[in-house]
Amino acid sequence: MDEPARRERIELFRRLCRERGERCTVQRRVILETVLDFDNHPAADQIFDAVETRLPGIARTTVYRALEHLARMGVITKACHPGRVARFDPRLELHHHLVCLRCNDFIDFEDDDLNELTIPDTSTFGFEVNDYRVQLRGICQTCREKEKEESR
Amino acid sequence: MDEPARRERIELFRRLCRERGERCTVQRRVILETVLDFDNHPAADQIFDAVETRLPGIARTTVYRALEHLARMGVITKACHPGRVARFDPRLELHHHLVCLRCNDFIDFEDDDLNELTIPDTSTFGFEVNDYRVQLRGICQTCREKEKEESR
DNA sequence: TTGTCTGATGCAACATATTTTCATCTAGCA
DNA sequence: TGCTAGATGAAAATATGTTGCATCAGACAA
Repeated sequence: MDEPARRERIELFRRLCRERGERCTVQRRVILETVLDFDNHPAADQIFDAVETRLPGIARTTVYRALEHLARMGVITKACHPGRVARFDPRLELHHHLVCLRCNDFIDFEDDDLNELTIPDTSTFGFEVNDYRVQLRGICQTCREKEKEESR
Repeated sequence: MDEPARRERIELFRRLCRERGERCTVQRRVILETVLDFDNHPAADQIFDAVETRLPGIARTTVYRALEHLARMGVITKACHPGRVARFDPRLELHHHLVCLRCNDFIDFEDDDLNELTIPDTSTFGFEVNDYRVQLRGICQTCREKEKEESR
């Protein structure tokens, strides 16, 4: 993420904290900064490793709790994917994902048409929808090559 | 799932097994049948509980392995969601999800417009896309009510 | 600047979900 | 019917996330 966007996000975090009476701790700020440095969708564990170099001695628990908290505030998001570990996304703006159903990995995908969808009425479910993601599901190159290899 | 669809799916499983030289074991068949009886997105553990009443003594491991196997064959699918346990979906046909970012639960959502999307070109990523899901992300009724409660 | 108070952190133990290893069994084929 | 590769069952191991509790530190008031 480029520097202006980074700084803006951190400012958003500070502002939301003030507005909602939440605490802007060193740990939360560094954890947020660390997530913003990833350009993919890091798992909590990867984030912990990266945070630890900046804040030696930080507890794993704190990272888990802070990530939930940041997602709940809306300064990062939780990603939806077929894997088994929580993964977080520094990107808030509308974008989509190519999801591999073999290795459960996923990558960002941009498409103007997909950004133009109108969010349908979901009121019958009592659901309040904020945004959406299109997940293009399939098999990634690596997994396809691996399967070709194996079938030989 | 209604009876004809059920039977058809089980037949699909048998056919794919024959074609690909995979084994059609009692366990796999019963596990598939059990998944087809859910109308939501059961976790492996729920599926295990339900399978156990039909095949007492079946190992948990077997259920986990069979579910992966069935998903890989394409007779069920893995669902994409923000939670931390694998969830499976008996439905193969195009449909979408309302995802709650608080409780990580999600429900099916049908919409004709969303079914009409054209899958964009993903060849630059070497990705082979089979289908897609639109995830409408937000907060469900239960979580909204819970938050109102708490803020009082 | 200091004091106070509430919520955050760190630590250790716990909980849950899933995977691995390996001996035994069985579906599918000859 | 017997063979064989691959599937199953059992137990242990691992990976990931959560909880309880004592201590600490932001935020705000004085």
